[in-house]
Amino acid sequence: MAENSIDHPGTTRRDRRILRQRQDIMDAAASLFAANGYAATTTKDIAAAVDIGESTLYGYFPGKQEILMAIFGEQSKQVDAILASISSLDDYQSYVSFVDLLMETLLSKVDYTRALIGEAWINDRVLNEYVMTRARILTQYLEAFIASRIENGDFRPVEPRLTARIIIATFIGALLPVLRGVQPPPDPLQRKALAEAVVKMISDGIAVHPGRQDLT
Amino acid sequence: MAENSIDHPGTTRRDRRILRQRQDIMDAAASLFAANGYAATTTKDIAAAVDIGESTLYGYFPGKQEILMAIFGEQSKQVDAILASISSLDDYQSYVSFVDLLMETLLSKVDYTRALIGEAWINDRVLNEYVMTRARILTQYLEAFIASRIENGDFRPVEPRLTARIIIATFIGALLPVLRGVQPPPDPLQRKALAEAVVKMISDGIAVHPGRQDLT
Amino acid sequence: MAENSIDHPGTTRRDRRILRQRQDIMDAAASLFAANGYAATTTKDIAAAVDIGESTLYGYFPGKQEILMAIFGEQSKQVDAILASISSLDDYQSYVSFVDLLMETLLSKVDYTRALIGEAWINDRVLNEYVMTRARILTQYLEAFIASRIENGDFRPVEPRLTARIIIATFIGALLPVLRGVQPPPDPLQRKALAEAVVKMISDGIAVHPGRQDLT
Amino acid sequence: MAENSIDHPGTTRRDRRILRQRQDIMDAAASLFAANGYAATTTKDIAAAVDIGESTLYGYFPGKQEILMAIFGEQSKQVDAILASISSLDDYQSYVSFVDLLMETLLSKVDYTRALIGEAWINDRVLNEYVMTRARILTQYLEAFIASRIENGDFRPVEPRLTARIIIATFIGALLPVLRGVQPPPDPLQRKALAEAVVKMISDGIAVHPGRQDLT
DNA sequence: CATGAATGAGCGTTCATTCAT
DNA sequence: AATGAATGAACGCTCATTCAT
Repeated sequence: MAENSIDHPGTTRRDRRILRQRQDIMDAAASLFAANGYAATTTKDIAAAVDIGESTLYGYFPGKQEILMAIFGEQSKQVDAILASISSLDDYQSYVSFVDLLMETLLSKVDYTRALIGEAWINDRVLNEYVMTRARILTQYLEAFIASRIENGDFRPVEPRLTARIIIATFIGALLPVLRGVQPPPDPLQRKALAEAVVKMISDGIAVHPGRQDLT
Repeated sequence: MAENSIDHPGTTRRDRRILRQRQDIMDAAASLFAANGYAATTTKDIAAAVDIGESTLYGYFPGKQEILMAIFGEQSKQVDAILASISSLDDYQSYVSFVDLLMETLLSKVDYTRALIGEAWINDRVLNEYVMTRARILTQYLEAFIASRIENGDFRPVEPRLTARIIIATFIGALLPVLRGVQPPPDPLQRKALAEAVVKMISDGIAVHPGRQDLT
Repeated sequence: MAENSIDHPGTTRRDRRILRQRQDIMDAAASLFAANGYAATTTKDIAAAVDIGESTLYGYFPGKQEILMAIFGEQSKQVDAILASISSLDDYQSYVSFVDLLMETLLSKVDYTRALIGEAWINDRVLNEYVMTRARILTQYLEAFIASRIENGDFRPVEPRLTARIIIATFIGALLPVLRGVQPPPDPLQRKALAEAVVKMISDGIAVHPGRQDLT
Repeated sequence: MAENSIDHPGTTRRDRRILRQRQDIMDAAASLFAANGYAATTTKDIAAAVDIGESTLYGYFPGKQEILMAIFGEQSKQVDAILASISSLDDYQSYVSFVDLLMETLLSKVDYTRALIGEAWINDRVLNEYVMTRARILTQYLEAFIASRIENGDFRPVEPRLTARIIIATFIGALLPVLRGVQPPPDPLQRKALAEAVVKMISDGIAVHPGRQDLT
């Protein structure tokens, strides 16, 4: 009898069951962390959500803290995979795809992302290790990109640093309502529309006659 | 002997002392809630920060929960005062001033705002009662404003709802790093520059030749 | 009204109540530690023995460990007071008194001593810090004493080091059954007899004709 | 194929393997009980020390408690074998040999003895069943012996009961530092010297002129 | 026979709140 | 009004033991 599955070669059925159980715990925990915050979530809550004994948790994770970190780690791994492709972007469509993919990833595990943001809001180590390091990659890429466009004459001579920040702010701010559950997660089409809107706003603005102070 | 002060007619010195103490407690609590989150802040921490006995807190607030709510209530009062002026905006400068003032208010009591956002992230009642009601006012005003500009032919025919959301997202996203302490609070000049940048980005975009797909 | 008692000048009634409560906790804990061992004694047991809530303990001690250490500290203080007088011993009676006093002290708080010995049996730090340091004082004094007596020609030329050890062993071994509760604590008269027996055995042996191998 | 060994006739190889495994478990457990105490030793610790699964322990012993008891039982069997020879002692050499042999036995399995003493210190059943029954044999023999020597005129008319106690106390007290690990286990020569010292001290005392109050 | 996984009971400790002073 | 003391409830976590494989 084959001990290894095709999907996970080199792993036994037992290994896979343990991994699945770990996933279940992480999913349940992420859901609770997202909804109530890490501090307000008890190990009892988590165990009940997975329908296992409270002490059974400790066979899969050394402690509550480590469940949180495992959640962050997994989510970061996925985000990093996307960020790795940032330097190969070149045309309008690739930018839209990039933003779209980033959104999809962050939203595919809403609970993971929401839990991470919630904890990063009050925990410096988490903020730096999991959020800022990734945000910096984006910021620095955007700054360089904007600067080169300005040099090319494609963009007006705006402050690259400030502008980059605002663009990321727009992106983050647009995701928050969905992560928070105020808005339903967009379906793929809506997501693409949102991604295009963000990219377009960066390149076009919304004014018909740019340069004119048309808010008068 | 004058029992009433000029500032707070109808209040005795005793009333004012109590109010001052309440303020001290709220300030200390807000600082701790902001830094560590509501759940992770203990009444002992708060009492120690105000340098009073732990049980003394209960002479000023019925419980820990109510301190939090008092903080949110006070902060909301100030925001509401600003939102009230929204319908009288008319020219570019007034928009910049409005955004600038809103920023100033939200940042003048960073701890209050940060505590509010942190709690709203996990508490539906707080989100709806203190955040969404105010956000809706802004959104609805913006939607109407954009729609009328489009009708006027000042703006390209964008989706007013989506665009309003993105604008607010930009505003919120720009504040977050400051509230979170990742960036230092801007001095008045920087703040005004930021307000202008936000307003400008909305009206202008950053592309020199809008309509051209200049990210190629 | 006098705030200070005559017994404890400089302490208020409140201070004294706290100290008394601490004593009660230590006494109850020592009794349980002595009877069941430190590890097998629960904070719940201790609280029940003092008839207070389990969490109340933590108003008097930072933790279970610290109760144990307070017990050891107090007992050591008393023993040290006696050991301080060791260098002023000179005649037979003073030796008997010394041994008698040491016994009295170790037995006056049987539980403290029994708890200490029980813990020292498995905890190196406790053994060294609370037992060995004091045992060494006795050993070294005895060694010097025996050596000088040998030089004087009062004692046969025995090994001072080995002999000192055996004497202390005798003393400790004689106390153990009482500490363990196998024998009832001696009344003062019995205690003095025991003290004399120990001292006598050291100086006389029990054989009528020393030097003769009379166990044949 | 021979199913039975010469050493253990009537036992199969399987039986012997089981017995060997039981021994391994007892040895490892005794070592941990001795070092940390019974209560502070976990079944996990024991299993790890024998390098078997935690639940495998339960194939050899019904529970943690029973491992302890098996340890005590085995050690007692060996001590009993020695005590059986007590009535045949007659001359000085035989006494020294007896004390020497008893020491050797108690020290050959230091962990067993240390674990037993540690548990007897807090457990009445263990104290009575495993320690007192054996101590009583020694005490009673000694009492009778001393009484007869006094009658013979070989010993001064001391209290036989008290004297017997002190002698045993000396013996126990001398072993404790070794069992506790404060002193290294003596090699055979040292052990014999110690045995002689104990026997000599009993018969001789250390004073040159017994009867004289030579501590003045 | 050996074991990984599971768990109820219970551990030491914390905390928001109450209460007597 | 202010507070130290007290506490029930709950927390994160450990452990001896059971059980399916």
